[in-house]
Amino acid sequence: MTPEITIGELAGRSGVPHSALRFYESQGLIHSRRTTGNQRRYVRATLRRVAFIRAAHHLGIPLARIGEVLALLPSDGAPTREFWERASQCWSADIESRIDRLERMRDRFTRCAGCGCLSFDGCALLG
Amino acid sequence: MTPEITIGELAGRSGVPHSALRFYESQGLIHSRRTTGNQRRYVRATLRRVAFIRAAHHLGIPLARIGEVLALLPSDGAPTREFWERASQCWSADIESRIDRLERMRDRFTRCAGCGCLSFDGCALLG
DNA sequence: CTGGAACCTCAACCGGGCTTGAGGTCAAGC
DNA sequence: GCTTGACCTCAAGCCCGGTTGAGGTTCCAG
Repeated sequence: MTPEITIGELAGRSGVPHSALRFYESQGLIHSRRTTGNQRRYVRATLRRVAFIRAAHHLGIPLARIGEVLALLPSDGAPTREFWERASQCWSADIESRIDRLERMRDRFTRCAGCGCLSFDGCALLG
Repeated sequence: MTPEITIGELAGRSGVPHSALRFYESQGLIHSRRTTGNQRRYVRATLRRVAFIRAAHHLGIPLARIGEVLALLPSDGAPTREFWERASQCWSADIESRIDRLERMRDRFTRCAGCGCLSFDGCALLG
């Protein structure tokens, strides 16, 4: 059987502070059962859920969007391989476009560095 | 002669709202003279200063850092070509590193999508 | 000279992603 | 049974880059 874990254990194993975990819960990203004494108990799958949240967040995905996709899982479910793949497809486009945007900026930046134009009409950087 | 401009004109020509301009001023990024009636008057060079601010901000540079480099200019000075070049050298490294970081993430993301691991010990995404 | 647009200040608020603190409760080891 | 540490809630605060609004003043055209 898989025993439940406390918030302290979850924090310790995931490296995410209690406060953040409670915040995630308040935002509906993770869920807990309460003991008779009103303390949180998490199923072990929550560890993977938190891992997923951190990984996605690390990629710059806002918590709200992470919550949207996590909502597609059962509340006690860990992200499966298929799930991760779908999220990946969904978000890799995001990452690509952010890379493109940065690269375009870099190019404009270096181009503009030479011209010193910075006019609101003509400068590509201001678009 | 080059007449001074009001905050309304500055807002209109730069496309930046009054409120943001006043905020920039409060943060020391731009400066104004006051009329006897306490209204702001900007030298025309401020237009370029604002352009510089927006361009740099567009690149993800925080206002505070933009302020640091603008502080090297006389308070009524527009960014010159040399100035822009120095800022460019200073910041293009920033942009490069941000691109690198994103690319590494993208790679990890696609690698991880297949494995579905997401373990705190082994998953590269969680570093 | 007057009306209305443009300007002024100051304070409060927004969203995102939390942290910190006060004040109180629960659970486990001795 | 008692102590101690882990836990609880709720509210407030922080940083960033501003926006919004109230209440008041200035400028300019007619």
